[in-house]
Amino acid sequence: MEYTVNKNDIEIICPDFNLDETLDCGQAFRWEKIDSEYDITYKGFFVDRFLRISQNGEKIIFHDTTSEDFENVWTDYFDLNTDYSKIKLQLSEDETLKKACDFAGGIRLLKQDLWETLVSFIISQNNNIPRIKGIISRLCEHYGHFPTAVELSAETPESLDFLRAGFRAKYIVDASMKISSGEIDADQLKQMPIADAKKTLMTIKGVGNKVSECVLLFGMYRTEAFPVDVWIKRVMESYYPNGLPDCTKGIEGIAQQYLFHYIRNLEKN
DNA sequence: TTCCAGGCGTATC
DNA sequence: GATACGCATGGA
Repeated sequence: MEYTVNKNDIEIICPDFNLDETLDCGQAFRWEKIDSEYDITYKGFFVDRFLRISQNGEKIIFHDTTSEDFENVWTDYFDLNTDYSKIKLQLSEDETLKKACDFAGGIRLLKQDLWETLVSFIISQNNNIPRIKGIISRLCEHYGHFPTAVELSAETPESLDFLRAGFRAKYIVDASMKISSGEIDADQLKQMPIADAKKTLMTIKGVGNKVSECVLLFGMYRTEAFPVDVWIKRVMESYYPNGLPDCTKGIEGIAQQYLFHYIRNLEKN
């Protein structure tokens, strides 16, 4: 990805990137929209690395960032070396997916941290997005950063009462125990065939079919993973009773992102 | 007040 | 293996 340095900022031109659609579409829960002189600005983190990022039209501005951080961290996190025009062209062979891509063509799949994704999507179950954000916000505020598995393994469901996460607190504790003890190794997980990785993830209490697919997709960049939540279930029943079209092969998860955003807005209006 | 939210564990058949 | 139900919390 070509970029230009402008004082302390890094700038790119990227037509397939919209900050609202990417950072506020329910794949990540720790980005916050803030006021600015730009069209759109967010602040947030990848692990413990802070970023303020803005958009003016097709220009994306990474504030107070070095070339080194841009190349080593943010290029990967925002998946900037993947051609989303090409992906959308492929998906647009299907009529419904074409509508979804046209509706929100600025969605990108974020390459997020595995541990944070695991905890975030455990919290997401039977929950709504504003409340998920609230719980994760309280979690990070309490520790001053997103807590590690070791830090959380010292907690109990009761000591996590301040989160108001309800029945999910015991699941968070179980996940932190299994990861911090090494019973489940994040690096090994990434090397496994997808079915084995999924099976391993599902040994964690509170991690079932849907949450494990989310961890595979958002935390391990397994683009063939296909999380089915209540919204995607409606999509499948309405548009794909016989299964996904062939054009989604290998990138089912990216198709899922466009469809998720599309159906939610369709039913809102 | 009742229903629902990026589901899962458990009981029961 | 499939189906039914409870679960914490808070916004609509």
